[in-house]
Amino acid sequence: MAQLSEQEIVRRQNLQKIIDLGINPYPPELFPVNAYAADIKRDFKPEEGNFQDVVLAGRMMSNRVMGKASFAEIQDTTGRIQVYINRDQICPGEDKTLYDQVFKHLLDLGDFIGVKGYTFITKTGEISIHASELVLLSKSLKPLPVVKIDADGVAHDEFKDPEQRYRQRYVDLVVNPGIRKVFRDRTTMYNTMRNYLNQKGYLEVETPVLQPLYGGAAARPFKTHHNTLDMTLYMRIANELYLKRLIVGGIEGVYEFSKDFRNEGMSRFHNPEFTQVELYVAYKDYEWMMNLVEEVIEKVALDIHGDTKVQVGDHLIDFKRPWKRFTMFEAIQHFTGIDISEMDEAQLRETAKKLNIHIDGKLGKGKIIDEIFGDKCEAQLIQPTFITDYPVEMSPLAKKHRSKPGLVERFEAICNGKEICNAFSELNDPIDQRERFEEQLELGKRGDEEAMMLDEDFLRALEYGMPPTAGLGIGMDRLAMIMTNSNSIQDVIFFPQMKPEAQGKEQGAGGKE
RNA sequence: GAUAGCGUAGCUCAGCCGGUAGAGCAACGGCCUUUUAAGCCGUGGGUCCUGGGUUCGAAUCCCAGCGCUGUCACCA
Repeated sequence: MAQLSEQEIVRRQNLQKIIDLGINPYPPELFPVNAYAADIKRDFKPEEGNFQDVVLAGRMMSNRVMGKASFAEIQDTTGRIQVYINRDQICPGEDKTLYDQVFKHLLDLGDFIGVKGYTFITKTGEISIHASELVLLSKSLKPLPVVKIDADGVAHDEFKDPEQRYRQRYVDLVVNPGIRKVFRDRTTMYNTMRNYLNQKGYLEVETPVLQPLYGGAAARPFKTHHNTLDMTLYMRIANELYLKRLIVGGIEGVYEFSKDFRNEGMSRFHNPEFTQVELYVAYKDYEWMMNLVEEVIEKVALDIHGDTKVQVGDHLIDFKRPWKRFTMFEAIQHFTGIDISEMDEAQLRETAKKLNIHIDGKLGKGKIIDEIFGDKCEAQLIQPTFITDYPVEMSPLAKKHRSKPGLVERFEAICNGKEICNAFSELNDPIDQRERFEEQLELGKRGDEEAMMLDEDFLRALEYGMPPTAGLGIGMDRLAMIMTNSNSIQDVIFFPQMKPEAQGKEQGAGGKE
């Protein structure tokens, strides 16, 4: 336990005095809440005489004591409301201890209190609760940062250190209630998508997180060990191969919201664990899937903002259908003026060099094209745009293009300069798939650490036959960043991955071994 | 990983042309029965991130380390 601060000692002393007065600072009974701050502030009509018998609970966030009367603010799950506490109202008899001692001296900011009373409007026009009863529901032993909002809505002494906010998200949520909206919007996004997919009749499923072979994406995995089986297991980097096995099994529309794990760098766009939704639908192709993506993401924007236009940083992004569509070669030609569609590997290398793009000697043709696109085009695409028809070398799970040799039927949606989804007509030719895996093994030998592994069981499934299928993955964290105008992935994840806290600081992560 | 900035009271920050710490809020004592960033009077609170060095003297200058943040590079 870290050294207690002066204020923490005072709170512990207050706790003891409360106990000495015969008051349980952590009472077990339910408290019969029947009203919420935001509802009262929105719906109170003095002429109707509503909210005249309310019971509220929450944290006491401010307390202005003026002798024998006080104004406190109570914060519940919906917001804050002012409570007027008059000594002789809450202490009708001779004994004024509850007001003079408990309320004025022993309660602290951050304590949970319960209030019964009626709603009224103060002289200065604020809807408030006139308390007839006041009870302590839970004592707080640590002082919260005190953030004050002035008449102009400007926050003073705002709790804004990003590290503190992420590490102690509970504090962040209490004193920066605005962030709650970010997470509510994130949940709206999930609900919208889930409802949409369910209405189409697709089945939500769960597939293994711990996998003997990882696959479905190009990434380095987390490795772990199962004791009983005495075997290495990997945490999934994608769901693709399992969901396609379900398509083989005859489930014609299947999706999963999944935590995936990639053992790679961290940045404002990358958390080691992140969430995707993956969807596979039989008898469809990537053209069809593009329409679905436009429709569902437009719906998300409408459900969150009531508008297809969303302000993201300096840009107003409009998700209204239809979105622009470019082939990858068209996009590269558009942004660089160079047509690379007919180039071989040596020419591509030369082009990359001319464009000042550093290309690792190990990279194959597909990766070089991807580098050129990533360097020269991606960041320029602000409005939602589909990029289609990728080189076969960088898409080992996608079906070869029906009319363009060397390409696959794949698209990504780019928005605000970042990929938000990836989709293709799924490769269902087991012989082609085996060859693609073998090419991946070759890339692996050349040193590509993200090359895929060959999955025999997946190939066996394909050999039984998989219907033509369209598949999709949407990065939920990235989309949440856009939909909530958040600059960092850490702002849309409640508990982003952090280094352990330094020793000597309180409650360092991994305090016991 | 590269580069810049930051680390001082519970919180937000000032002090940094070297002379061993300040403000506001919060806390504590007092006054105040419709206030609202309530107000007024008074009080306490700090290994100035850590470790070295320069100096009579370091929060301040130098070196090293740790942590965080921003930007850039790679993966969604």
